[in-house]
Amino acid sequence: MDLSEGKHQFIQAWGTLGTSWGINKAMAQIHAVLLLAEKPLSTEDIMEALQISRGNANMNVRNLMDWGIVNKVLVPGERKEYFATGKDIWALARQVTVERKKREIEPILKVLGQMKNVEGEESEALEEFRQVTKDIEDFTIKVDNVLDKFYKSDKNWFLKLLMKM
Amino acid sequence: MDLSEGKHQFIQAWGTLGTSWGINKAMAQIHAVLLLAEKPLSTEDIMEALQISRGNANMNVRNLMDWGIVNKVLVPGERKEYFATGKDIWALARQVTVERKKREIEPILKVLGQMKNVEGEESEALEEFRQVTKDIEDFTIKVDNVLDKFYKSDKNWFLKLLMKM
DNA sequence: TTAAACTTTCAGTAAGTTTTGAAAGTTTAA
DNA sequence: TTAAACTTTCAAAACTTACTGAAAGTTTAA
Repeated sequence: MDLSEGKHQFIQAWGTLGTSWGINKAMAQIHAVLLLAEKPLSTEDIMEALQISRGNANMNVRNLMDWGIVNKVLVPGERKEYFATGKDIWALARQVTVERKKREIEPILKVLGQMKNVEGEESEALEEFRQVTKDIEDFTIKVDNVLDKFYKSDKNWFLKLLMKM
Repeated sequence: MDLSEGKHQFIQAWGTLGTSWGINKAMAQIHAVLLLAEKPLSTEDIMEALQISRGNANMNVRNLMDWGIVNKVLVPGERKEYFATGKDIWALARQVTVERKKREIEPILKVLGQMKNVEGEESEALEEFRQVTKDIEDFTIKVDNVLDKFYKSDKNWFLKLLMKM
């Protein structure tokens, strides 16, 4: 397989994988294109590379910027906007962690918090309900803490932790 | 809020949350119903509790069984099949980990493995491609290892690890 | 100013996913 | 056996999410 075919395959695959990560295909593919690009790309470059519409390209680039994964790059003397993504995978992972925490963890905690308002005659059924919801909450808080630590950590900390494990 | 309203809200919420976890709504809701039930439920019980069709109930119960989260329970003297889920959240988390690893991590490693077949004249571009794909692979393998450890671990191990962090 | 170059929005359409329910299949017990 | 009780399958319908492309908006520089 030659380089351009490899890149092509990687971009396709990254798009598919993205969907199982809760990231839409175009968003993941744009990220892949930028990751493999040798210089910042314009919206048009992206449209062409992936054969997608202007609206789609624009919206997903913006999403990637909201996630803090892609940056605008201004090329001196050029009017057009260019985009690039960092090639540091650790930084990427940390940013993705924040977003997934926001989407997957925080809403659980919110719902479980509300379950504390359940009241009524004390009974075994009520007791069990409280136990189950509390167990889930305790666990979720722990996961939340781990992800927070990961986010705040640097690569070395993580590697050291792995050693300890 | 009284108990039955609390349960109802929890079941609804668990369904919605499920979708942001890559689990479909009915599957997550069935899990919630079983989690809060005081005894094993039949397909009909589930259909009624969630107002869903037989096909939907059947398919998603089967999915939950494939994930190892729900078990068939045979009630002596009864022809019908009943289903139950464990109330141990740690066990649940570990089983979910296996499935998510299968869906989210393993396919990445497979794609990255294929990227090793990229060949051609040595150039800076090729070098960079190799670097990026290798970085992602290294990181992914580390995450994979952590998840494996978690899966194989018990609750205490995890709690101790949290202390160290 | 103004008009050219560029970016963003959004209503309509397309694609993908989930759900339904009736039909087919299976098991059990009489 | 066979028929009743139950489970599974699957094509079509409903729902959800993503994408398009033209129109509206914004910025820049002459």
